[in-house]
Amino acid sequence: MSDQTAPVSLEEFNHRLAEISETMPKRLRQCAEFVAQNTDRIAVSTVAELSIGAGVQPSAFMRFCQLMGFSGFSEMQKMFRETYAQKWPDYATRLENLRATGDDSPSALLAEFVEAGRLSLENLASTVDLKTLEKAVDVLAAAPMIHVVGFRRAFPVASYLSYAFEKMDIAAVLHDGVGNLNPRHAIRTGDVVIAITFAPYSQETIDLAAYAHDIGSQVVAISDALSGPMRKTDALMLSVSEVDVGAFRALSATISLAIALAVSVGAKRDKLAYGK
Amino acid sequence: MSDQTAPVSLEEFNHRLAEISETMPKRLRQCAEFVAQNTDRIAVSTVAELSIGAGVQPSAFMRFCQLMGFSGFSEMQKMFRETYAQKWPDYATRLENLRATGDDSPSALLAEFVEAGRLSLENLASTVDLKTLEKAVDVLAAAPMIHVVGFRRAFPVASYLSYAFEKMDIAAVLHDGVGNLNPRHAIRTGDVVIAITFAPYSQETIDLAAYAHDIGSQVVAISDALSGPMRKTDALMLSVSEVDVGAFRALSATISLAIALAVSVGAKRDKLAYGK
DNA sequence: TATAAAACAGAATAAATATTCCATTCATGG
DNA sequence: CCATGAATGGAATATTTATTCTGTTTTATA
Repeated sequence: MSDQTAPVSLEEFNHRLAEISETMPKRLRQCAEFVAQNTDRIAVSTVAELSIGAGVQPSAFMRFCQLMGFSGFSEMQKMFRETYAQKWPDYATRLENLRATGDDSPSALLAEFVEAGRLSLENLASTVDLKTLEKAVDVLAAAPMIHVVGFRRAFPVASYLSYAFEKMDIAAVLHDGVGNLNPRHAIRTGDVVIAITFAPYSQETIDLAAYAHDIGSQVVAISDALSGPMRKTDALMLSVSEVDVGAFRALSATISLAIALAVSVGAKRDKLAYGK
Repeated sequence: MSDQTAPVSLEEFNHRLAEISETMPKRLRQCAEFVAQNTDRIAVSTVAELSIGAGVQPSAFMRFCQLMGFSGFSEMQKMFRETYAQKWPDYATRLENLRATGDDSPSALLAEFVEAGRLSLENLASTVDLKTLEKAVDVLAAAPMIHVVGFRRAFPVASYLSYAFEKMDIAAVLHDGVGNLNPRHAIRTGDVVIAITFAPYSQETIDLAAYAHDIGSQVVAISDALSGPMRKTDALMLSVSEVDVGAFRALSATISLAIALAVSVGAKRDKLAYGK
């Protein structure tokens, strides 16, 4: 049993887990990994189920609980059940009420988009590729100039990125297609291009990304699938799957990812500047 | 025990509950009401706890479970635990993990924006003024031409609205400020203006809305507060409060509201067209 | 390689929890 | 107002689930 006091929140729990899982013996580390991957199940499972999941004996799982600072499994589960209860406000009910009025009434549609946005965000949180995201931030933070391109439904994302960069005094150009000028000559070797495009992919965006790649510029792509036409450009692919409502999507996840990317770049630049 | 088969989803469960709770004896109705109010707790509670909550004996609660079509409490709880697992695709955990790495790491920022977006959406669902929303839809559906205006951080919203209108073959103009032309002469009496602006309010947007109001056009405003400079224009005010992350916001709620508005207008126009 | 300490699996036990049963109370129709 | 059946409360029981214990295996150390 551990001499430390038991975690009382998910934060503390995760912190503790990260802290000690390094030094755990084999079976207990199995438990730690399984728990880290399936935290959500703890509240509603038995020791037997969890230990099978982790591939260990129930007794091993018990030792794990004790190492984490709890007196046993029950106490640990209690914590998870309590924190779970807080999570549900009456949001679900509100949504029901919005929906209640009819199929294509404004409020029903709003409810759909709100729920789609929420699902997309939750999905984003669990599927985003952190490695690639960090790499993209590094690349962008070092770029002498950032080119942002995205048309049609990707355009709002592109314009918001530009706004964010501008606000943080980061050199960036939004390629907005005004005047049908050929924008590629503005891109110099070493510049970085952020290309945003969703199926059906717009040709201008693909062309610009391909050109950038040809002249040796790095491309960061925000798209709705890992494959797709951006593959060829060796882009750092950030994929987002948005939940559709009919023929439209709310862009919540995409915009969140974009703004997080932009702000991260800003933060990184500050750090580099102070580092010098 | 009921002769009917047991519900296998939350929907079925709720339906059944509504159906039979009318005709239940006193104690069992207490159970029904408590369960309806605390659906979320079932997965993580014991019969004893729930029956105390409902103010009945455990045996009464058992009878309730059987009336609902389950063999007993365990089976009912099983259903809730299973649907819970889907609803909770360890989103909370992932978010924790994202956050765990550090304060301004990309993943931590992303987690912040995702959470901010989620909160904003939930907030939107419970605070939006449905009356005004429906009125706005009516007005826009009848407009010969829709003008969309919004600059700086409102511009992504404005551009997405235009995209949606275009896709639905609805006549709309995006006033994007290119060329610094004075756009007001494009607005005719009877046209409707959608003005999007957040504090600090951009002068161009306010001016355009004021002009539109002067010539007798209706204004629909999407903004972050009910008061603010749009008040004077007699606008239909749709207010959205977004949760900020530092100096930025993810726009999730605003965009969701905007797209719901646009699609509603599209649906309404279809209805009017078929009606004729 | 020998030895001690730690980790482990599996079975045995303890505790918690669900479920049933039955005596009592309450409501309903004659 | 009584008789009958439904509804109820509470305790007894059955079942599930957590926890501990012990002999064995693995691992680290000298």
